[in-house]
Amino acid sequence: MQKTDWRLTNESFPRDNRLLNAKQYSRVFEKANKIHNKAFTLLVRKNDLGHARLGLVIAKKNVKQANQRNYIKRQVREYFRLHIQTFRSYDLVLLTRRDVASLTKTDIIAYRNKLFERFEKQIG
RNA sequence: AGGGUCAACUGGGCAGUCGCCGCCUAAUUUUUAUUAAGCGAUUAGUUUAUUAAGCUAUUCGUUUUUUAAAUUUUUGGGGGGAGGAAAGUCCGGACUUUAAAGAGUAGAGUGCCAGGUAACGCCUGGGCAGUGUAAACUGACGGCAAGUGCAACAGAAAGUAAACCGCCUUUCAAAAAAUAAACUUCGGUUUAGCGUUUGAUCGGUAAGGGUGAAAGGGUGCGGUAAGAGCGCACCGCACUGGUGGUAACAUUCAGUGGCAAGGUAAACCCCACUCAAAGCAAGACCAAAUAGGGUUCCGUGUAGCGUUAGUGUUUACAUUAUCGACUACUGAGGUGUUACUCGCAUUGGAACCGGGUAGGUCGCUUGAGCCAUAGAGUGAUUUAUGGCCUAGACGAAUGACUGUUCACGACAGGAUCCGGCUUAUAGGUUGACCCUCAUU
Repeated sequence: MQKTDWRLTNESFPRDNRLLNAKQYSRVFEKANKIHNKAFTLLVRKNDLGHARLGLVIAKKNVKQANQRNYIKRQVREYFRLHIQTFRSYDLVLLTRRDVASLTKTDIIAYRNKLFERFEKQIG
């Protein structure tokens, strides 16, 4: 109990809160609710761990420069880290769409926020 | 002062809060092994008061404890954490596995010379050619005098050169005037030619015109029917020798040659030299579950099948015994069904060995390393001494927010590691050199 308490009150992002291998990813892909956006697609599936986990799929095809891919990863992780208590017991996988490459940095942040706000509304 | 060339460096800073990835350290937790002790159970022996209890030994489980280890958990502290191109993946190496005595062919690459280097297609110095007033920059820069091929259009001709126009000669025809000779009525007439002009024609001719990116040295004089390196002078070119240079190459040195051979090898090709292939998803190690392979051991019974031995007849059968987890059934035993019993369901079991999937560990950062000083060298580079350790992730870490400051921040993110090349790049700093202007 102490562990979960600590996780709710803290803003850290340890390895437990990430999807780490292909099995974990494919579990989400198998059966997930989808939330679309111009920039991103969010796949959501409940888990029974008691905490949320985040996975990122940023295709080289859509975002060609490694620099850009890193930027998107960091921005998404940052939002997840700061709002981790609201996501409860869900596995999230965020995919990028083709249009991301043409967006500016401020646009990317805006789309990111919209997407997660819609998800938060859904789960209440 | 302005403009330029080359080279080197830098690639926002500071503070706070939250967060990520290794390392060191202190504690904490877990696991494993180990030491000792307690409790419970099993088996054996033994004693007594014998349906029981005690003692000794053995094996197993469990709790506490000692020590040690660990790729365990969590927390505190300390310290570190992308680039000049990390990029493109275009060369060259190290390393790994496979192959491999050596040689040749094919194929690929390189291509002025010398040096540097682990190596290179890189770098340095030099030569030659081109560009620029210059500093400098650019160059696949061996061979077309081995062979084969290619070249639009134009042009007569595009290659052991070639005759369209033009120029000249021969021959033929025509023309008119002049000239010469003969005759003459002195007006002329006739005849003639290696003369002139025009046309045709046999030839000569590369001076001139015209075509083209390119047409077989240039200028002048001589020469000739006209011309022509046909001859000569000067310039240029080629070759031989000398001289300088390690060499490429140079040569205001000497001689020889009239001068012959166009371009294209990033066309085939020839010559010289170099090259085994695949890549860290290389590769090495540990290794769960499930299925499957091998070896050994273990059985309640029946039947089949086979092994071995005996007997009978006979040369293949019968019969008796024996062994066998090879096959079928059975289910003693095992497993499951909450503890026990029954029942039910299900099934051969155990140990070891080898391969090996998921997963994990290593490879993985101490290296042709960096810095300083001194020596060698024009330089690339190298030698010596001293000092330093500077990312190591693996669904993949350097970020976010706030404040402040300035010149307001470009291109852009490691993935085995080095040496290069190429490409992208806001701005800033430094040095050397060149040109122009001004001043002295």
